[in-house]
Amino acid sequence: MKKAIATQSIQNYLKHIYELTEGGQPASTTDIARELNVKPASVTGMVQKLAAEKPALVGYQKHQGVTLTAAGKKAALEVIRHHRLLETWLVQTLGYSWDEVHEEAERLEHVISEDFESRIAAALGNPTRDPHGELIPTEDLKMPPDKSIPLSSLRPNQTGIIQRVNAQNADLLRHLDELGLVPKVCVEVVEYSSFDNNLTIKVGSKSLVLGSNITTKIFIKCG
Amino acid sequence: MKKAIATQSIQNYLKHIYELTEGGQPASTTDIARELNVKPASVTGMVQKLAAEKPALVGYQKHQGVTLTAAGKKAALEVIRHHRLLETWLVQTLGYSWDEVHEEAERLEHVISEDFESRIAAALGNPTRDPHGELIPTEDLKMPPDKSIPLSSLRPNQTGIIQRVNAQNADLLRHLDELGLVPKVCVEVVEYSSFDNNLTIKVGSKSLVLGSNITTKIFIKCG
DNA sequence: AAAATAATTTAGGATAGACTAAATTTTACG
DNA sequence: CGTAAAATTTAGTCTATCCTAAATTATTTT
Ligand SMILES: [Mn+2]
Ligand SMILES: [Mn+2]
Ligand SMILES: [Mn+2]
Ligand SMILES: [Mn+2]
Repeated sequence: MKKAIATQSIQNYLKHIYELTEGGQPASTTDIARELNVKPASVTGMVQKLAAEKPALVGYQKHQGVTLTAAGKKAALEVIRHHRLLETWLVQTLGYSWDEVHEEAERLEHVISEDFESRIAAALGNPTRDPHGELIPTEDLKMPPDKSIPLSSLRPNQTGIIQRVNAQNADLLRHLDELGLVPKVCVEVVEYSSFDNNLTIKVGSKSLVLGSNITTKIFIKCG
Repeated sequence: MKKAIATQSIQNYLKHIYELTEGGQPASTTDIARELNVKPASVTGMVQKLAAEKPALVGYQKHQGVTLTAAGKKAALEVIRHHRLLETWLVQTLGYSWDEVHEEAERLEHVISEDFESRIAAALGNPTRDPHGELIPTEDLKMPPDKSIPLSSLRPNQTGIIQRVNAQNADLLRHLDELGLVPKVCVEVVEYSSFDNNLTIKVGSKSLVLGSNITTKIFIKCG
């Protein structure tokens, strides 16, 4: 058992690099900077430090972007597991709504113990998804596979159910909640406009027109 | 409403200064240093900074020790309220034992929101004491009065019930738990030794001999 | 009241993390 | 392919917090 001394700042870097590299491509300095609300220059400095750690937490070549090493990925999944378990638990035991949990979990994720983590996981029945439908990394820090695809990629007549909503913005989340666009809900695409990428969908008895700012954040499991 | 930018370090200073000054006397630089596991020189620097804040968080005169201002006391009670509510809640909802909660609460106390605070307070039914029997500051940040006195100040034939145990050391707390020395338990002093300040007490059917390291940490409400 | 002891302060560094401005490298495209 | 734009890196600062060693001030004892 290794005891890593990842600071909160490092944990945040790793978490965001994980998310930026999920698609396979390395993360650019600029992208990381935007995610973390710091300047690109700061990212370069930190990334060079992470690459110099033993074991290295990121792979880094000048101008080639950043990837996670196995050690970095594990550390990232640890933080993500904390975050998503915390969100789930805030909703289920303290009555938070899905738009209120992100901020709180963002601070708590860095300070809870492994003991706390396993106690809430057990108390919740080892959930596999958080309140937004996002997958919770397993106890042994593997991310389960997810086959959902963005709503924006569906075309008229395609149907599916909402698997997850990849958003943290509270206003957006409240808006989606009001529209009934939450996990497990069935949707059917009835119209697509190639000009603005708007989709018209049917949810229950309602018909909604959604822009791509929304449709790229809703992920669908097709039946 | 003022938004203070108290860092975790500052919050810890204020919390410990609060505890050191509860008796009315100012806290010495050395005492604060011992409590916080930093060097006296570091305390001087921080204390001068806290005294220079607007509004000042501490009163400070060279060689005269440190006191809390109204603003500093409020900030300290805020942290203490967080700590004790968290401990209570860890015990009651996650099955922690009283010797396991301190460390966890120590980290969480600095990062929970006011919203989180009031949610757990409500969920617990606005408790007035934590698992160690310590008073929880009220929502408006007043510390309720407590009339308990240390067990060490009792003499043979005096009786009372344990009100609170002022200790964080996990080993000691486990030991006390095994001896049945927990809040609400009745005790009777049967013997006092002026040589070593040992007290012999009766708890239920058992007789125990306790040194002053223990008896000064157990506080009794006399009947 | 002086000397011994204890408490306190100052000065000078260290580390972590972020910033700005300037320099450099890569990529994009006319 | 050569320049303009974009991305990246470097260099030099800054703030917060802690440290050690040395100097100073207060308190306690004789
Ligand atoms: Mn964990
Ligand atoms: Mn989530
Ligand atoms: Mn509070
Ligand atoms: Mn307590």
